[in-house]
Amino acid sequence: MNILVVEDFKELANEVIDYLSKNGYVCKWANSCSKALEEINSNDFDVLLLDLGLPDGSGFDVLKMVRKTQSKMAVIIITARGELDDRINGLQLGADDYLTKPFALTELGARLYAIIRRIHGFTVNDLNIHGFNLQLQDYKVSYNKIPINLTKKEFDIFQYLALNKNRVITRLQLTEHIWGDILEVNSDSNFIDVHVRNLRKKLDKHTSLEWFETVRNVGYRINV
Amino acid sequence: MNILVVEDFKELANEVIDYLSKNGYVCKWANSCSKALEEINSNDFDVLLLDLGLPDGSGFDVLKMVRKTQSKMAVIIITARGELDDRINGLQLGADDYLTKPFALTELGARLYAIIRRIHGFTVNDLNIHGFNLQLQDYKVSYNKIPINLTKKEFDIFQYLALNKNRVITRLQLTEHIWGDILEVNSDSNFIDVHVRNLRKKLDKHTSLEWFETVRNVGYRINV
DNA sequence: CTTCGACGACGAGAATATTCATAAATAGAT
DNA sequence: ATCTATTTATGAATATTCTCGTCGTCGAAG
Repeated sequence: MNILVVEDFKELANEVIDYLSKNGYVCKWANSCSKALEEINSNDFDVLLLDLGLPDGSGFDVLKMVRKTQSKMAVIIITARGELDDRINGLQLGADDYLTKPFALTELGARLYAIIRRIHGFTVNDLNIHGFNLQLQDYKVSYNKIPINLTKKEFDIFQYLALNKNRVITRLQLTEHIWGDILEVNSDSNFIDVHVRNLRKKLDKHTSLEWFETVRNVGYRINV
Repeated sequence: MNILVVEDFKELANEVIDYLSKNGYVCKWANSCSKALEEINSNDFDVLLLDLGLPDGSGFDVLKMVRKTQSKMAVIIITARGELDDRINGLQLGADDYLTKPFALTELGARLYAIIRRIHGFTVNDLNIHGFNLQLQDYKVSYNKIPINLTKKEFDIFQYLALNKNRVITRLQLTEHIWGDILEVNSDSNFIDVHVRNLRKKLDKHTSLEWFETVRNVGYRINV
């Protein structure tokens, strides 16, 4: 699930992106209208998180543009209290929801979940890639209905690489995302490699894995 | 390290408390001036996180009262942008720092860390309880200089109970705090009990553990 | 084309975490 | 005081995670 976060206040953006990433969303950041439009034109996002007060104009301009072209993208408007006046009340401009600052991250999470479910139907929690089916909610994987027994770490790695398909994911990114607090983990260790190895060994039984690349000096990538 | 969070906006308070708890702070919440003063009079806090716009008055009244009596308590003021006018600029009223909403939780964490270090000197990362010394930063425990080999989970449990000494901590609290996402964990399991048991077995070798109570139907508590 | 060094793959084993079955302890009811 | 139901403690088995040593492979330099 890809999300574009349009917000000029960097700390807030970081906080939001960090939270969403940890919940399995793949995020990009834009800090202005122009950057946002640029991103939207070059990538496919499922959700747009849109702050209204941007340095080079109102987020509404972005929203209008989006609604002209990409109708399936969900838009959540973020606004300071009071900034949302009557004129635009009722979400007539085509936003799916809105949040007033300051908001709790869990609140954002709940809105997102609801919207995604509304748009994509009830089962968004499945991830299908190269014949494998990942049920994100209960950590189950199968290939052609044949269940595969992955450990939690193996599942986490598979899920994260799959969510970020076609992008190289570094070992550091995996560590930060899956293990969280980076300080607890010994960095000059090959535990990621070992988990990847074990994951591959299990997947390999079912099909060829040439799409599961090792990118030397960088990390791992799942191509689709 | 005990913190009182004075903030009437419940979602924000929850978010902050959740974050701080996960970083080893022990938090209480007050949503009004009167509740805050009540808490301050009955408990000892190291830091006061104080929102200014409260339903029954300004947080400044709380601050003034605090400065009359409890001079060693650190105070961080939380305020909406613009709410902090010139009259009170420069922290003349005795606050140690302030943050404007919206703020990033990591920013709050950094300020807290700095303030606590300023007040308590450089080494706040040791916890001493009943003869045991916990070095929080590198997961080491010792009793009379004799090192004790605890696993990470055992250390986490010991630390959390010690930080919350004299309070009963439920299994759910331990699960949420140490394992994080509660959904991943099978709740009808006794894994907490097992970790507690193993922890006790290791501590027990060095001294009597009558202060490490099991509170039937509730959880565990370390008395001091 | 060969050599060298760095990086990743791999196997095996140690350490840790979790599950499970059963025993002991506790509190309430009889 | 005894019984009973529920909660916690315990030992042991199982599963998972992480560490370590070694080997293979890739790519750059000669």
